[in-house]
Amino acid sequence: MNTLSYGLLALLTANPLTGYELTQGIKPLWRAGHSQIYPLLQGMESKGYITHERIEQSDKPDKKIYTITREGISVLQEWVKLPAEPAVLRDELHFKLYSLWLTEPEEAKTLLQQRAAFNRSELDRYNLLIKANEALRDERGETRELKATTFGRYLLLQKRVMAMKASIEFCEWAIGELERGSLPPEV
Amino acid sequence: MNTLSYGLLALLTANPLTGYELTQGIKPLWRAGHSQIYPLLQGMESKGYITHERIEQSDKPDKKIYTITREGISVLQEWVKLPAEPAVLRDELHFKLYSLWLTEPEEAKTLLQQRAAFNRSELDRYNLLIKANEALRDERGETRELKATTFGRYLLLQKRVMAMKASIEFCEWAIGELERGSLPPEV
DNA sequence: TTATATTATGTCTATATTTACATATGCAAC
DNA sequence: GTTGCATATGTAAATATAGACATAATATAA
Repeated sequence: MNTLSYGLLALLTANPLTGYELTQGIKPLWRAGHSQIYPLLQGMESKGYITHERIEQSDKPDKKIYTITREGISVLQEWVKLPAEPAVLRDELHFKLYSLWLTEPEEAKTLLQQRAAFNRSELDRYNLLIKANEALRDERGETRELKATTFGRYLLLQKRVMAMKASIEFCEWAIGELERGSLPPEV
Repeated sequence: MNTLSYGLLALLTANPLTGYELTQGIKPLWRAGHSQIYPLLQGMESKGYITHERIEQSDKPDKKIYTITREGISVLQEWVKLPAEPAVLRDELHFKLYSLWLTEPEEAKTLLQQRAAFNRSELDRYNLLIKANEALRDERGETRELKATTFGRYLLLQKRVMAMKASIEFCEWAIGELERGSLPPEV
């Protein structure tokens, strides 16, 4: 059971999902491709943490809907209590900023503008997800569980939004530093 | 040549360093252990991007000081121009927040407080690095290159500082949400 | 006096991640 | 009509990362 496995269990506590839906749904939380996810689902099923039901479809390929078991919930519950490991961030931009003096200031500006544009599109995506989450809560948020899951999602999405805003702010600030000529003009 | 290799080259453009110093110095930029770094240095030397000089020491183990070659600088220069791939963030806390409803609110609060404490210590470390960088610039910042490298470092460290501040802000906000009881009291 | 930390370089194994390969249906655009 | 996209599930191979094993000097703390 690696971190991603617990993450899949976490998604399945809200509602049963297919491997395909898990691959899509995990995107705001963790980076993982379907080739990682399908084998982990098989492994967790053999451990008894999840079960699946095969749904035959005529128009689209058949699918497997995975449901978390009581045992799966209990192992997740134990894991959630454990302190969270420090986040791992791997960003090429760190190295590119560090090597700034090797580039023309215009190139550096372009790098930062590209990153800012990407972050803005991510921010839009997260804002859409927050709206969808609110709609879900308002529509069928009668039960305590659903209120609680939409609250967890709300916290997580706000975390991503705040991180994206900070990253955009950094890009804009750094572009300003470059333009204001913190470096002597001949560089 | 993977991303980490280019990162090592980036560090070596500022001044020659040993594998050990690279292992320490890369920490604010990328997560990597020495077992990753030593083989990459050997590989880059065989490609002609770096060279080393062995320094014998009687009190401490001998060391190898690596210097970037003209060819190494030019491959790095080409790489820096390329657009930066999106950052990869892997944070267990995402899954733990998503699973919040499985935990007691007190446990959730503890998770967030632990993360905030860790981030504050990281913030302190970065502030020290910024001061050291400023001291370096003021002491022997006569050359254009040194000014430019300290500027690159300055941008990078500010990026980390802004990200840490945003993360601390999130933790404090989320703890507040938990305390303010956005969830019905019986949860 | 023994244990631990720092400096210093390396290998090996296990695990995690990425990318490509593989197959299949239906729908829309061109 | 065929190219590409969304749905859907899988495997295989290559690469990256983490953790353990290995050695060795000196200094410091318990």
